[in-house]
Amino acid sequence: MHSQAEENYLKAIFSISEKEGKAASTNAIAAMIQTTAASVTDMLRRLSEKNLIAYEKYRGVTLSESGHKVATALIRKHRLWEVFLVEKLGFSWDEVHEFAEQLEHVQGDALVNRLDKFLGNPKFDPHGDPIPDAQGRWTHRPQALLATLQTGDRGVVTGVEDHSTAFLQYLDQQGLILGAALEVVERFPYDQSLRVRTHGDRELMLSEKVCQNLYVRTLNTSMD
Amino acid sequence: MHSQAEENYLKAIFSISEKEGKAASTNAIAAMIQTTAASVTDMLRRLSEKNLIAYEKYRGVTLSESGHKVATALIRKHRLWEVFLVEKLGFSWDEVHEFAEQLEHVQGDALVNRLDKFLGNPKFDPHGDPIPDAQGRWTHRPQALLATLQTGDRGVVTGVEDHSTAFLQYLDQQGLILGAALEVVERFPYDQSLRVRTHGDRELMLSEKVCQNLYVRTLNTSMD
DNA sequence: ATATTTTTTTTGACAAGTCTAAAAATAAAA
DNA sequence: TTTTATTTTTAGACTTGTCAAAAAAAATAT
Repeated sequence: MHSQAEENYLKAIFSISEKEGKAASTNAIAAMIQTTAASVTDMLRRLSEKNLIAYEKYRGVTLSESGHKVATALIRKHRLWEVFLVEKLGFSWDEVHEFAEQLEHVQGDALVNRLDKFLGNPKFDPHGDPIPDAQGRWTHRPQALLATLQTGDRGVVTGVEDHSTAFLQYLDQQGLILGAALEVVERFPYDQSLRVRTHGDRELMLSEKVCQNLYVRTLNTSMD
Repeated sequence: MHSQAEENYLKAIFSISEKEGKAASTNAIAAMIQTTAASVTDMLRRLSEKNLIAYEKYRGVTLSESGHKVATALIRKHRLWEVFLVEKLGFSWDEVHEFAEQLEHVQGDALVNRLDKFLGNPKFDPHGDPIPDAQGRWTHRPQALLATLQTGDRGVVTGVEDHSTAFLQYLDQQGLILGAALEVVERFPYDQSLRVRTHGDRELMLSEKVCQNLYVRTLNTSMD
């Protein structure tokens, strides 16, 4: 087994190298874990000795195959627990992260697999992020940032890029929950903001920042 | 917040002093935590500095009011998670202890209270042990060891003293699950074993050891 | 009342994980 | 290409939690 600290480092390395598409830097890891670069260097040495990462001094770090497996299993647990917290315990999508950060460290394959079954083998978590299966396989689906849609395009909200409480609560207020349908009515080139029509013909003004952090599955472009 | 190690010590002190009815000794704690007396002494010093226990060298240790609260909250969490694991995830009563040992350390009052509600505010866990409420109040109910029943007495299984996997699996095999009705048909003074009649007029021979570890709620004594 | 055994504490050491401050390596700028 | 700035690593220290071995206190036996 690995310590919670080790697991948190592996998860950070996973998400950084996935996002940046290259080896994770010491500073990037330090920023994500909320610690110092010195502590990161120390931990990288230990993780390297355990063959969980490929680490060259001053050259960044990537996950080994075993490290990748551990990180994937953690993300699976994290997201399944988030589904449980929202679907079964009635928390909102902005309240579950901290609990899931703790629950993901609970050990035992039987537990996570039974939880998966209990929840109906969900493929996506409450934020629209995919949940890998027990073999580490991911479900992919086409989605695009709302910012990339053209006037007249229609779509359904499928996920968020920004997972902050503030953003999630803002989306709740605007009714932009997962599954919400919307249509781009007008784009303002001046500030890249959009006017969109959503359920009940309600119209919303969405800033560029919002559109850059909201994923949608596009439907057939309206033909009127 | 307290570390998991601290929480485990507090829980051990709680259960030892409850069972023995007096201050917990260093050796007793060491045996329960599976560690050495030296480590226990060290930890007692730290817990004492945090005013979680009343500790006098060589005189054993009892929980302070705040330590008592922490221990009670831990037991509440442990037992609620056990209910979840059995009722919702379908584990058997002999499989849930290790998972609950981990889950009880997850922090956050909102989580445990929502879990409690989701489970229907159960008052007893899958082993028949009482679950304290959010204010730390316990539900009491009359129960007695099967060993104390007389010939002709009838009862319903309400709990176990021994929580070992071996005992719980043995009880499953004999159909002696919580709620099972039974009647003492005959007592053998030679080895204090009992012959009991249970559901479907099935008869079982139960050793003294079994009878000393099984709690029952007694019904009206049969009058025939 | 003294000797012996048991229990508990102290001592010193170790591993994991963290930090600050300083040194070394790399990247960027002049 | 040399200088400067940034990033990363090293060094030394601290905390938490653990242990084995030795010393001290308490309990038990003679």
